[in-house]
Amino acid sequence: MNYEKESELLKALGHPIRLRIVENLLEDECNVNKIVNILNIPQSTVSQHLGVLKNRGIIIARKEGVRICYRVVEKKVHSIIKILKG
Amino acid sequence: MNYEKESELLKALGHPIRLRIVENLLEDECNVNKIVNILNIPQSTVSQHLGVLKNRGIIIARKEGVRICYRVVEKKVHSIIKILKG
DNA sequence: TCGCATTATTATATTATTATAATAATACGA
DNA sequence: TCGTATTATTATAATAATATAATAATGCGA
Repeated sequence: MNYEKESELLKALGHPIRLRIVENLLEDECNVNKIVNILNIPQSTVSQHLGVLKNRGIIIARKEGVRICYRVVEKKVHSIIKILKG
Repeated sequence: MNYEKESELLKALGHPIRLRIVENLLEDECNVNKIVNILNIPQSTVSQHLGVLKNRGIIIARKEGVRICYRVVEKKVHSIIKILKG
């Protein structure tokens, strides 16, 4: 196991807001504003957390006009969330 | 899902040293000094990381004379490590 | 009881994370 | 082109995590 790499993955997921974001994106890829409304937290906060997830390669962005659509691409994430749900 | 609780679990595992400690403990429960020797890092550093894992309920301690033996008790950990190994 | 081996705790400095307000950048419609 | 909606970035302050040296606590054997 690459301990540095894998621990970075867990660390990126290891925040309640990011966990909620990822769970939502797994169900349905969606844009930033939708996430802002669902979680009801400041837009810049959501944007920064999305940045963390993107930097770790957990999600990728796709432009859709004025919106930006995010999607989970890290394969391991789905399994990890499933385990957390028990 | 309890986002606070589950993200704490991931955060506790989200460190290269703690990932190595946990992986070792899953194979074979063992005492602090053994871990110190395997990882080759200062004893106090290992002890502090063990403290983090213990506080999150990931491992528990058992006294064996002068030694203290640690063991993984959090059920989800084994599955998570398995996923990380791919 | 003394010394040693084992482990935990404390103190401290450094670095990283976090939240959020303010601002900037972008693309679209009127 | 102007205004608006959407998103990212920057700045900043507060908090948390980290490494490690120094010290303390504990239990065992001689």
